Amino acid sequence: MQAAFSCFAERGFAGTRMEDVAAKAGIAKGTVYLHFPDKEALFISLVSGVASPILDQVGAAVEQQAMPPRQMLEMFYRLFQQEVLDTERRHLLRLIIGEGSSFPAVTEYYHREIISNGIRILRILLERAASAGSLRNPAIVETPQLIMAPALMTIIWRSLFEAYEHLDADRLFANFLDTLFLPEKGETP
Amino acid sequence: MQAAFSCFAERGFAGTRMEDVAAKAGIAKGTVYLHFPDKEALFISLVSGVASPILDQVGAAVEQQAMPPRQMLEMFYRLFQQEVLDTERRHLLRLIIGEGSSFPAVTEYYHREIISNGIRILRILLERAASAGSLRNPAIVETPQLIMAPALMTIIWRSLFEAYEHLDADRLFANFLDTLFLPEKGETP
DNA sequence: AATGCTAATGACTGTCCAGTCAGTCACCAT
DNA sequence: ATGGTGACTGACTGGACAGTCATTAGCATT
Repeated sequence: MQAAFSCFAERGFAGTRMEDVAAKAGIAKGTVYLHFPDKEALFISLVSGVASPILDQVGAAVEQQAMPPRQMLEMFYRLFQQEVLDTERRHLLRLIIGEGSSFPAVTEYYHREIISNGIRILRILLERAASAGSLRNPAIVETPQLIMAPALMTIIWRSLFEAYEHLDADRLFANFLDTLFLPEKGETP
Repeated sequence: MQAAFSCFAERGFAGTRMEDVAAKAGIAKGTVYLHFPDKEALFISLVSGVASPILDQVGAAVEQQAMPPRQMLEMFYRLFQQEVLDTERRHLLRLIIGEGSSFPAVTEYYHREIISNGIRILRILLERAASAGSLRNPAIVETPQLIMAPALMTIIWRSLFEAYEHLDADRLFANFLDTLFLPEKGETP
């Protein structure tokens, strides 16, 4: 699995050869087929287990109202950077974005297990923020997808343009949060 | 070209067969090779000519300061919806997002011809808005990529999840703009 | 040591397809 | 008419690779 991960991450679905995966895992090609019926099954079982851990972490924090909404989102973006953007996992996410439409089973799984859950959590979070009066524009609770947008932006930028022009993800997220939330008392005098 | 467009848009780079492109164009496979040295050249020449027209339109409007910044961004998102999101072109953009990293020539071209230009225009626009005092958070001029983020979000959502859950792009963009800009006098009493 | 059993192997097969090129055809100049 | 020109064709080739399966290696039990 670890081997498959790095192969798919590096070369995409079509570009990955089962032989390479096997070689990287230190086993023979035939052995892979003892564990997975075909290449697609390997791919699907791989991409299915990537995003959950992070989501669970944020979800738990939200459920127990551990901190105010803004801090929660700060944590979310920080986790996203540490666990996805700055690791090899970002390739997997890019893979889902790019090849997902060829694998309805994958997108269906993702929507059901991760997206709808994530949207639900974000909506709760934003509603709480709206009630507390800390959002500059409370209407944002209608479209929680907006919270995900900057994260996707950083993934795509890293994959395609980072070589030509650096994007400061910290600053991007910070600026976005400063736009979403009203300033705390005593800030920016 | 039209044929290649729809084939690549539908099935991606690896999934498209030159024979299909030729068939769709009503010519023989060999004929394609009279116009393009190989498959990659066809792909590159295709993706190279997609985004410019829209950018030029917005760019021209910005240069001549035809309207206030907020209206300009409204126009930008409207154009994006009409000309990309709601047309087959969205597949091309998804293609660039997904397969771009395998074609440095494509991403280099895109960055040089389109992204850097787009960022420049957005920065001018945002600076003008900041000077006019109409931005809720002027720091946003540092990261104009944030303006692109919701647009990418809609592309990705449409491609992957629209079948399971509808995303109202109009509302997404409207909410985002309402978050960026201070309300006009007399709005939302 | 012999036997049986399972997990693992990797050579092999069938298929797919990018790219080629000998040949055809339409058209024009003479 | 005739020969020349170049655009176009599609059968063919070579290579790549997913998936198979007869064979082997490893190990436990007697």
